[in-house]
Amino acid sequence: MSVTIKDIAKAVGVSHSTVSRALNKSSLVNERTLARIRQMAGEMGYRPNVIAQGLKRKGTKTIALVVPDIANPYFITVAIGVQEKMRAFGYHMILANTNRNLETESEEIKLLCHRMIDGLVICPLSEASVPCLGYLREHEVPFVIVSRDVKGIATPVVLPDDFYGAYLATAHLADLGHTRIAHIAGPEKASVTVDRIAGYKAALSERGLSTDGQLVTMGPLDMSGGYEGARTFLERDDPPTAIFAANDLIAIGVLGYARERGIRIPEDIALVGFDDIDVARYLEVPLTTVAQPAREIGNRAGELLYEALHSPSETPLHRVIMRPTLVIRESSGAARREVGPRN
Amino acid sequence: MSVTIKDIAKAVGVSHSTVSRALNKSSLVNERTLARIRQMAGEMGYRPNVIAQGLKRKGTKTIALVVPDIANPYFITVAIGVQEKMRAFGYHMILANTNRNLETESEEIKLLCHRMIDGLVICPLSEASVPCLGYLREHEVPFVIVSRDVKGIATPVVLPDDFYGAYLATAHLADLGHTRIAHIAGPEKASVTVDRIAGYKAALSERGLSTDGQLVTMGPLDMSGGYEGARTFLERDDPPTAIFAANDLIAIGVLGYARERGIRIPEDIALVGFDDIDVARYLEVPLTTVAQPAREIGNRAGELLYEALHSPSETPLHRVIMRPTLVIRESSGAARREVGPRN
DNA sequence: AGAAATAATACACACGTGTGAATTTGGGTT
DNA sequence: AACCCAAATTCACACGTGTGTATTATTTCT
Repeated sequence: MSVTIKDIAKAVGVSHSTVSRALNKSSLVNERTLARIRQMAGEMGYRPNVIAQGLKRKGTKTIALVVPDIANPYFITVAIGVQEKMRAFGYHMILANTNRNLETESEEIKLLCHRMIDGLVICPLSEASVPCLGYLREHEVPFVIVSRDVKGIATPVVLPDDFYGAYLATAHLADLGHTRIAHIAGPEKASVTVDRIAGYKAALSERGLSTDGQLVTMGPLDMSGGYEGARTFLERDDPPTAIFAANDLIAIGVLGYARERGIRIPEDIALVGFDDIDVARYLEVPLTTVAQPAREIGNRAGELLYEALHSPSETPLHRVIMRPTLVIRESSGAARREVGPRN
Repeated sequence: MSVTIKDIAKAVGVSHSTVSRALNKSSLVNERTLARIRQMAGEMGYRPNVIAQGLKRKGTKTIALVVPDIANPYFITVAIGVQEKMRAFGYHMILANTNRNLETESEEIKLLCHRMIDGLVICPLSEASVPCLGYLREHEVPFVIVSRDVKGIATPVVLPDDFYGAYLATAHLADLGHTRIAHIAGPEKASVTVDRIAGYKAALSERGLSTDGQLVTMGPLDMSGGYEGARTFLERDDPPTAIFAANDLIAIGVLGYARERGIRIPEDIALVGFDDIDVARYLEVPLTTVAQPAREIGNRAGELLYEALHSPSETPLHRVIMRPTLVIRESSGAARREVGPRN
């Protein structure tokens, strides 16, 4: 087993409380014994048991990141952002997956609550997650919300401007001359879905284009969602000429469907994604996409959580909105405006 | 705060030890009070504090996964595999990143040791990680090694047959008529590098091809490694006609370099990767690659760790070798032998 | 030098839970 | 009714650490 302060106490010949003090607020302990204790601690390779400390200090230097789908590169990038920040602060990060399932989300949050995590960063599934978040509140676990907007919960939030991003993507397609622009959206009720649909429709109506509900489908934010969405649209008699996918995985699903059916992109169908995941530029057809700074979102979320963990009670309710940018590659059929391997 | 057994004890009017027993081995407590306690616990929404339990029980229902690079989709897939298994067993998973840095790895392991994790799954950097693993041993933290082979450490291991996989890849290229086949390998001294180079050379010499050291470079297992490796080879006067990349990220880096320089794949250079990450089939040039069952590797590692956590002392030293398969797509210039969106 | 002030250390309890041993309660037997 | 045994419950301590308070050792002042 590990050496404890008791072991050190025995070795030096003092009580464990003196050792404890020597290793923390040194003020109350004699210069000489302090030195002896510190040295002995070093020699014996003592490291405090963070968990035991946690019992007293009410904090285990552990936070959790709860996301709907860890297989999604976007969330992985956010995770990297959170992780690198929290690591710098001396925290460890538990990675939890809700699998896009409300029950799993609820259960996971409860489990996490009772393992004395100090706080968490969460991407909630939808408004329906509010009770879970309330549970966190009751148990006084600080949390920061990322990438989703949830009404009625007063807590820091870091998210992209989904409306604006969707507007950019749709406007880009419209400006290329497309008039029948479809949108493969995410799961119903999630803010990411609502806001991106709103941005999409705003761009359309601004240009006098129909915002026909027929041109929007909803489904999971993964490849299967894109594959199914593409089938829905492209099997119709009057298929759209352009698709705005709610994220890059959906766009990849569209690519897969298109390849199967011999549909060319961008010649037959123009395609725009969202997120700009790492591989977007290396795809079969380099993907025009709305880039959101996932890593920075993670960073900021980490910082805000750290603040919340260290402010006694009332911390300003930050609401960080990150502005996305449009990265034009080939899938939209426009002239390439970005080249190079990385950056 | 959360309700504790003391709260329940007060509410029911018994001592906290009775409550504790009622919620665990019910045998010693009266039928009626047991029922009352259980009900009250339910009403009050009691959940045991896993951390406090950990102090006594020596176990926090937490494990860690330590990998060199969380940005690598391969490790993410392994992580998903470990996570889904451990979650089923009621464990949480801390995700730690060593950033391919020996010091970070060492520091991280020490930190983790002292937060009472029950065990860990680790992909060590190289033989140089042995001291760290010894540290785990001393502190009696069970661990399972994945995706790397380390000599002199008696612990369960789950890894792909790197030799065989590399052999498959190289043989495939050779059988397509290539005689100058280069290999962009991983970091020096890692088993993954050594074994794949060995498999590569075995395939070459079996066919009477030169195993000229000039055709092997080593570097990081990421896109930058591929980009640099490609430059090294393709700037030469006598460039190879085929490249076997030690993983898919490297292959993507090669794709990036090739695109920049107008080099066509597979016409000018045939390319084979390793791992078969999710996006490999959707790349600019669908990637011929050696598929390893990353998720299953994670699953098996999780199972072995669970065994190790629950066997008093001597558990058989499993050594699970997963056999990889070659997935032929377009980047190697061979006839396509696999199609479809997923599976 | 003796009392008072101060410095240094030990004691005891706490955090939330688990558990062996002691104690109380209840039921049955004589 | 006295007794015994078993069942049920409480006591007391443990895990590793932190901290208020009591205690002891040392210095300072008169």
